[in-house]
Amino acid sequence: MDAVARRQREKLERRYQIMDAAERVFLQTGVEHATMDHIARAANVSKGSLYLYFKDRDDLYLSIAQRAIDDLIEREEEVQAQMASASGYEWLEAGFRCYVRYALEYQNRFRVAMSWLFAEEPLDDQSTAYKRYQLGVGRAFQFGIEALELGKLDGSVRSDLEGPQTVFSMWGGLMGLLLMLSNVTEARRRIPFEVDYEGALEAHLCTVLQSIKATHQFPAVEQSGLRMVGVQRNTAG
Amino acid sequence: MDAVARRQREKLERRYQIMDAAERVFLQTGVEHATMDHIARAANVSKGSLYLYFKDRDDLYLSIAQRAIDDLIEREEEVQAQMASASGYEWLEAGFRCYVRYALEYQNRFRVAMSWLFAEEPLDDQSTAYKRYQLGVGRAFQFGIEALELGKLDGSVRSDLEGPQTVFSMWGGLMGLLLMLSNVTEARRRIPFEVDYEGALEAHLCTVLQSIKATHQFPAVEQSGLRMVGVQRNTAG
Amino acid sequence: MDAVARRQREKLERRYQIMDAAERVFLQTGVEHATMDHIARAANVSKGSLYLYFKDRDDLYLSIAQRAIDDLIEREEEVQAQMASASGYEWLEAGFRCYVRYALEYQNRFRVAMSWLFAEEPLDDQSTAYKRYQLGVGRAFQFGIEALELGKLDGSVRSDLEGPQTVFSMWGGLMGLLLMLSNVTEARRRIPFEVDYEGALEAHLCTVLQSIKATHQFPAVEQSGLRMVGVQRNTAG
Amino acid sequence: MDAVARRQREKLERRYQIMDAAERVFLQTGVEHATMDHIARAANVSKGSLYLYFKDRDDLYLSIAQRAIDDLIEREEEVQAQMASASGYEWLEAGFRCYVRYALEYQNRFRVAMSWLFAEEPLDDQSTAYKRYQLGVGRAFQFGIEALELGKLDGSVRSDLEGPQTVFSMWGGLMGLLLMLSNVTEARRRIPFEVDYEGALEAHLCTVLQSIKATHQFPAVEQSGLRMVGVQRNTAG
DNA sequence: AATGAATGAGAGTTCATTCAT
DNA sequence: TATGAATGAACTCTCATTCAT
Repeated sequence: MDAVARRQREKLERRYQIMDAAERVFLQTGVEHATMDHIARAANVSKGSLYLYFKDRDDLYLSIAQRAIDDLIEREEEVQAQMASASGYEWLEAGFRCYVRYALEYQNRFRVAMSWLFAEEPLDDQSTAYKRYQLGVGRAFQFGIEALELGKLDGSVRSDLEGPQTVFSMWGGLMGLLLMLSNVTEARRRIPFEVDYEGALEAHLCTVLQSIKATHQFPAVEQSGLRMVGVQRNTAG
Repeated sequence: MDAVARRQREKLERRYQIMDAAERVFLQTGVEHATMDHIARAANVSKGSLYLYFKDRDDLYLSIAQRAIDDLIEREEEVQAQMASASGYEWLEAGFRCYVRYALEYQNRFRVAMSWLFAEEPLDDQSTAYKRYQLGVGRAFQFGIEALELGKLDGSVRSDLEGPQTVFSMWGGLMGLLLMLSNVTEARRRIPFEVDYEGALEAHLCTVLQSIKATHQFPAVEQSGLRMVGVQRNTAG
Repeated sequence: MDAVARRQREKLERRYQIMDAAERVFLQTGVEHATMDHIARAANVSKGSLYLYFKDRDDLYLSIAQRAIDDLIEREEEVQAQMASASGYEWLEAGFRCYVRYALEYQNRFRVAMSWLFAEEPLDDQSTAYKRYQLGVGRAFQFGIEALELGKLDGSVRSDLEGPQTVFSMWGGLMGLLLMLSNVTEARRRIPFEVDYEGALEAHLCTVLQSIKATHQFPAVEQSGLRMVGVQRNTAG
Repeated sequence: MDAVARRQREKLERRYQIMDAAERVFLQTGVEHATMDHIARAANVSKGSLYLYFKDRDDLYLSIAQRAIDDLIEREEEVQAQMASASGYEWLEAGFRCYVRYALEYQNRFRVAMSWLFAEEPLDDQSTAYKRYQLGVGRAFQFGIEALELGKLDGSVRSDLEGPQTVFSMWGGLMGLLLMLSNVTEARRRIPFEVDYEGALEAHLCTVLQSIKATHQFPAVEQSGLRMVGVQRNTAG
């Protein structure tokens, strides 16, 4: 059965080879403008072979997003493993810094994974690939929520914070800057000032982390200024 | 000459009618997947007519982004006009709240205007449409920077902050949450928790604003945790 | 009824104005690439107005070809009128020289009128415009044939020549050089030698004219060299 | 490696199959009116396949023109090879007769190759396809010029003739009749007489050839009749 | 009579996907 | 298993023609 095992491994390697190439191409040319031809050439395989390893273009795309999340989760687990005796806040900080590091290290897959923000890929909700993807996202969030709850118990995090809500808020706050940092070229073309992008991110991260510390005097949310416009539905048709 | 004037007005109205429809379609289907056919149908005009009002697809897209910025600037100017005797901090807060309100009110054009974060539209830098667009962006930023500088003078804003850098950091921090709020449908499909999106945004905004107030005890930026990965170049090829 | 007459005249003038512009545009951009928009703009009328004076694009095109022939015939008649006492040969030479002069003076309409050689305009045979056009062509040929027959009678032209055949042969021989002279720009782009185009035409014309003079010792047509390939039918489908 | 070789051959064959079909279509409908759809259908391939073999429409067109010239040159070389001990005049006559035979045998490609006379295809001068084409034209002319010069040396051709000028004049003189013979259908629709087209061509050819023989008493070019109108520039724009 | 905005069929071209080899 | 030639639907854009004003 050794031959079979090797076969399997080679197949998987080839799969990754294609995904790596696709990731690169997706970013060089944009997810939309990347053609299967480009990807095949970048992966040094024939166009037809792509369809041996992936059902179709969407499957390839989702597989990449999926892998991004899997890798992230793996990293987060490593971090968790090393923080056995740390406080909840420390866990949370370590978790977010791990996330930031990951996003900057794998800009490609990060942006590809987040491109849904613009809804440019009307994917099939029912596909198994999509479901696996959703599961991964949930898992990643869970890390943060658990750390936060822990922090509330051990007194390192403000007790008035609600788990999912707070983690989402922090994560969402990072998102904008991470996107810019993962696409600095375009950002520079638009923003007509010299900006230290990394510095801005770090400053932001510190502010956000500081604001959840138990010691922090959080400002009362005054509804005064923001007359929130009811979030419009994004109905099509 | 009344007839001529009316012609002019009708022409402009039609232009806006098309832009409104295109904005909708760009969002429903994604900028990339929006076809001229879709847009024409949504605008209740023939495909050919689109080309009477816009040179080509890019021109249409840029015109929308441009209008978004123009409208924003107009609003910001209105806000400024009403804040004559206010402190720099108050100006800044008003400015950002104005921005947030705008982004939520015109979700479509906001997301269309920000879709460059994925660089999926390799636009022609040299086109006049693009140049006008860039000017608008610079102008919008200027509002924030001026308010911040004023606040440093009048003592309402921390004096250690650098103008462009800080405004960028705040704006970038908002971006992620604004994008999610302007695409709640997709966000809900992915984030497996009940989240109060508006509340998260408001909380985030308060945190960020608080952090620049003169009274605020800003945490020293410790480089300890974040071993920043050198921002990779985003070279296409 | 003076007003009616003036109206008529103005209408005709406008018609010519459009035809002149169209002739120019047809040549600048090629008959095929000339758009009704171009023509309208060149004629300083609205696009809609073109259709007040011409049924459609084909009608405009044929009207130009028709006018070319009418003008040519007029000129030929003038020439004839001045040659009352001349020999048939002299008539013929004068006629051909008149034709050459005309082709070079009005390069535009000449080329437009001859563009059928490439069958690029699948015109409607049954249209009245087309029938008028055919009549004109016949008339123009007639001049040459009559002169030749006269020459045969008065001894100035070789008596062994057959009318239509000879005139066609002479005319066809001129055609190639006339086309090149009426499109020197393109000819220069292709023919990689310095050529005196006008000189070539004149030399050719002299040769051809010389060859029909009664004194000329015409070479016997030897079929030796030319194994004529049966002229293939130009069947479509 | 036999499979690879066969692939290559089949690919080339398919390329020719398309070119043959395109030649037919270009002529049936005119170069301008021939659509890629027509051509694909005529070649029994899909529209998309055309673009596997030709970069774009221009490339297809130029490839056909190029092949026409290549084939012609090949024939001319064969003729030359058989005329080792012949006089310059004989060479020249053989060359021209070869050209005529070729034009009549491949009416389609001949007319396609000459359609530039109406400049309806504003081709890209810089493309390599175009450059190859120009080289071919130069080569074809060279044959005639060399034969003429040889004839001047060996006494079979009039010594007062200038090479390029004379060859151009002869070639241009043939062009008109060749065009008519390669489009007899259209010619018959316009010329209202029974004409023996082949006979006219042969007669013309003999006249022209006779006129360059050393023995020929060439008529002095009298400028009397032809007041040449300055060749107008064919400026576009 | 004159306009020019509006139309929509159809052009050239691209590209995800299939399939014979 | 791997290939890449072939497909055809879908794209952006053009333009002859119509028609309300």
